[in-house]
Amino acid sequence: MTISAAAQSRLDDFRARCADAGLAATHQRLIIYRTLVESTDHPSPELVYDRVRTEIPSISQATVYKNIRTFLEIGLLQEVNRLHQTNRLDANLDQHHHLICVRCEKVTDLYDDQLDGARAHDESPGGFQVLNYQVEAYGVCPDCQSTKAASSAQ
Amino acid sequence: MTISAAAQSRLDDFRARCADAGLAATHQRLIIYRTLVESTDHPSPELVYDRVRTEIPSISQATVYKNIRTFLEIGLLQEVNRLHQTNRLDANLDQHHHLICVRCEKVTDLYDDQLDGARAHDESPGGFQVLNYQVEAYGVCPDCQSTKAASSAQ
DNA sequence: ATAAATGCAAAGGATTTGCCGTCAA
DNA sequence: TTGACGGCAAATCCTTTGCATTTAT
Repeated sequence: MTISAAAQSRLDDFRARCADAGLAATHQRLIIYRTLVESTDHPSPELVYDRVRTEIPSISQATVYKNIRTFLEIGLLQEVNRLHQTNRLDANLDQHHHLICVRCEKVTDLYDDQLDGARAHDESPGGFQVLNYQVEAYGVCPDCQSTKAASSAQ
Repeated sequence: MTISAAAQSRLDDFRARCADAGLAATHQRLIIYRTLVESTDHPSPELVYDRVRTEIPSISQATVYKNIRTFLEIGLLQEVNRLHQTNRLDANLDQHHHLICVRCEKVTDLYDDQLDGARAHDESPGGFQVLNYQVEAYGVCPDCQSTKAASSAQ
């Protein structure tokens, strides 16, 4: 059994999910989504564009970007790093983790020795020589909990 | 005891660390670094610029950006998200973690139920309502392990 | 003295936007 | 048919770069 089992089932749902979200199932949209599902290497938007162009040479970059954003908005797609849009700096070099508010993108240091002990079962997962583990806890910060709206606080 | 104890000790080291790295201890550099140390809110470069300007109104954005880069290069500073420069997409919505190569920035999915169980000791750390925990394992991928140079593979 | 750092302005790269023609429902 | 979508080009935002002047060592 290859990756295509899971991939196929996700594709099967694609039209249904578009319908649910009120999105038209266009050819471009389908190819972009299929490309994403088949790309297990966590590609950049630019790389997705390159790959999609092998199937639809005339597609525009804007269409790829717009659809990626749409997929993110309806939760069909994630970013490896939810803080991608702006760089966030940290002069604290001590071992620690982060609490990240999914609404306002506030980041708070999280000290927790239970998390410090996080380790993969495999000592060298995927052949990686792991240097350190860092935990990101996504959630809703106190300020945003008291706000009904889905927008920001800070 | 306030935050200033740790902050002060880091500041005390600043000139020494500059000397070690062969960097001049300029006024601008000191203020930028002090601002970073005193900013526990993981600011964006732009926000750092704003804060530094309250002390040195004439400082240029380029100086702030250059010094941030310098600090990152000598390991005096970290980014919350090491993949910030390019967005990285993930259509895999199943619970999983990531192996991130610090050399070539390759990202690999990591399935591990031991990591799935990562939880802070405090159920609601910092008052956050945590939705999910995700572990990022930073390390060196197999390809880069066989490469001596500090550059990339992929 | 001299190599490095600052400040300015321009360049660069990634992403978004506006608008018009086209397509899915 | 009609509102949504694709394609194109321009705009925007963030970050880097080149260069002349100033500064630290």
